[in-house]
Amino acid sequence: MTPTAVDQVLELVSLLQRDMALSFERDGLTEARAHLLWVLRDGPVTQRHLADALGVTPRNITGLVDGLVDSGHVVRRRHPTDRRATHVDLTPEGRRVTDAMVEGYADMHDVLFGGLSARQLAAFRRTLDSVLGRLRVRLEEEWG
Amino acid sequence: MTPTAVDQVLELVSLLQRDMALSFERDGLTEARAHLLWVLRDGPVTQRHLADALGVTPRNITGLVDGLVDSGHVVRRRHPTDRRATHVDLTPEGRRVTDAMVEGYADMHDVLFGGLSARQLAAFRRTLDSVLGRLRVRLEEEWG
DNA sequence: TCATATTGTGAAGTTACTACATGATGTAGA
DNA sequence: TCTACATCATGTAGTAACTTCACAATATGA
Repeated sequence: MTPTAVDQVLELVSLLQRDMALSFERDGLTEARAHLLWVLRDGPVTQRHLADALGVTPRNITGLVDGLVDSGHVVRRRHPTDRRATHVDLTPEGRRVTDAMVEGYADMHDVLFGGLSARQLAAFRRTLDSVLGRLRVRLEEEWG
Repeated sequence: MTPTAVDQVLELVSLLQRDMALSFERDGLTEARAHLLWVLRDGPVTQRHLADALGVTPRNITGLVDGLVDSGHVVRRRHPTDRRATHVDLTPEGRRVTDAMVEGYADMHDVLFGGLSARQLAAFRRTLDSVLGRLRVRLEEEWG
């Protein structure tokens, strides 16, 4: 059976997930922890902020940060003004990992689009943009 | 910041995942259970077969099937020839859900590609095919 | 100052996974 | 036919990512 367009898109999703999961694993990370680290690239933030950024409960962030503290990627610091809050920041090791992630981001461009002409890539991006637009609308309408 | 091509692709992944997760949730399913049900569309199979199809350990299948038996989507039957094995099959309720999933698959085509001309869709699919090819190669090379 | 909201975490529970061990059964060979 | 070996499902035990609920400490606004 030749794959449908939806098949193709779902395979893309599947392959990308697998690729990223393997890449994270190489750094001793899980997807959730890698995601958290990614948010910390731009500087220390509050756990509450992380919860909002990752779309999970604050309680869950406590656990993820615990793990990343144990693995040496992250430290908890006193928030400069709010004594209730904690600032989570990257350690040098954490910074090394996020730097590698940024590089991997660039590599991914080459892997995905390296074989395409500028013209073809531009057309692909335009179409993708329209697809994303419809998908966003659908999510908004269907699930609020 | 305007999104990069990689950003666009990753947003697609993220939105599709969210959309599917929400859709499964509406049927009282998780992603793992929905995936298992999907495999059962074509008729009863062995738990071992499910393990290979989902790429997880047989032990994990035992747990997933337990859950789906409890929720009434699936039954365990005696394997017709191999007394070691179990045949897992859809209940009428399970069939109803997989039928709905098939329909959702068709809906997804409309959501994603409804606004595209035949020409544009064909070009998109060609590009996607080349992207998938490179991605497959990279997965193979990098991770075996 | 006093009521109310917010931050992070303990306690308890669910789901999806893993590895390892084991009993029951299938299968191929001497 | 008996014996070795492989295979199927599952018990046990453990991890990671999540949830809700309760609570103590702290901020904030009237």
